[in-house]
Amino acid sequence: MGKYHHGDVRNVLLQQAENILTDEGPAGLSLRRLARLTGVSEAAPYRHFDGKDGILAAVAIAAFERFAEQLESAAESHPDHEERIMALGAAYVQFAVENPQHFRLIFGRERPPLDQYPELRDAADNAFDVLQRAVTSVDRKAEMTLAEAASAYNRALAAWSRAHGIAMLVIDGMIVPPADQDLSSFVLGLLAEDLTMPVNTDKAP
Amino acid sequence: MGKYHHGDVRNVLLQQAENILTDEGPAGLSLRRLARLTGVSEAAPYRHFDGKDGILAAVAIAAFERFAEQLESAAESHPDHEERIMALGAAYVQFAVENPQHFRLIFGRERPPLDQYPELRDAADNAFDVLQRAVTSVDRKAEMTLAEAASAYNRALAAWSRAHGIAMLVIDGMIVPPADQDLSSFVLGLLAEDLTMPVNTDKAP
DNA sequence: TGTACATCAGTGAACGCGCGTTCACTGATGTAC
DNA sequence: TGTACATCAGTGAACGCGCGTTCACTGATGTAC
Repeated sequence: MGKYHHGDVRNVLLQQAENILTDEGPAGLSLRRLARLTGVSEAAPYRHFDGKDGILAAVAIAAFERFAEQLESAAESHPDHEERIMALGAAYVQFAVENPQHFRLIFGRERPPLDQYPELRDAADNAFDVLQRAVTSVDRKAEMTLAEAASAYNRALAAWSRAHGIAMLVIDGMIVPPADQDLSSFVLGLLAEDLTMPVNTDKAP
Repeated sequence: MGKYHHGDVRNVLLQQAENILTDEGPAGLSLRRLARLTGVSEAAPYRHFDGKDGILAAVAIAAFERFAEQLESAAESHPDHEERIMALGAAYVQFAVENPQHFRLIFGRERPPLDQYPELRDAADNAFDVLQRAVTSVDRKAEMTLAEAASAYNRALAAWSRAHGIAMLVIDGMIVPPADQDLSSFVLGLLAEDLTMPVNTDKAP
């Protein structure tokens, strides 16, 4: 078992970076620690990554991809437009709750600048495209007027904001989802609340 | 002009901390830098604050107070319940946009633990109470059934989440508010979007 | 097939940095009598 | 009013830390002939 060229160092580094991220979040991810944990010299990671941001970018790209996949699959399984929006929101929040640190990395300030990592930008764009396509693409014919397109866009923003807000507040512990209900139905309920209706109405579905 | 006991060091430190926070965010706020910038020895801040977290807590408390004030005043100026919710949301986002770093400090991971700083906890609770009171207090008679109270609570959560999501996405640059519209009406539009309605409908007020 | 050589992946040591915090100290202020 | 003394707010130096990055190096691998 030669220690040189075992060929897998890059992957092991990435995997170990995932572990640190999951355990302690983006702030705990230092290059030296990563190298130490991987059992490799402190200079070794520089053979495989463009410094610290390079590793962060690689991890963030993977996170974006997983995020996009989960959104996509939620969208795919709901042909009905309205149901799809709701399912997307639920999937969005679920990803955040299951991977709070990845979610933080993706949206937080430790994320390397998009304009320095084209692949990262692509991964991010792709995830948001999934969102926007699913929200704005009405299932019927197509061909919207300009006003309709604008409205659809606003709707995508609104849906996104809601899911994002719930996700953030939940992973920050500001909102504690009720224990006697599963997360997804709690989220669906919040997403569907219509603020333009009077408050003390019985909610009929 | 004696340099000893000029009596104002605590305030100057706080003000300078505000400046650093505003310019560079919570991450840029180091004790040594703060001391240097204040023109005082590096040990001096320890006379006035309980270490780094102590200063962060003090700054966060002030931020929470200002936040609560602005929410309160938005709520006060709208007796109508629905308008009040909307105005609150707009004020919420406006605070975030005008004070992105304070907003980040308040909600981010640099905020000292609430259970170690009772005054910080109080400040936070107070801000959220303003929100919740404004959203759940229906202007008429009072006396809700349990179901109604639960519904009102969900409504507060929903309103809060939406505002928070918009705020976060805007200050992170993920959503860019249109330049030809003022921020508040943009936000109001997003808050009012009803996801349970079909997408290509003309929006009548 | 054997050999010379280029390339590649890893090493270990060191660079310089800024950080939070502590320490013994000193000078100024306030107070009791 | 004057003086002895306690307290308080600030100093300057040092502690130990972990960090990102660079450097000259070395051993292993792959390749051309």
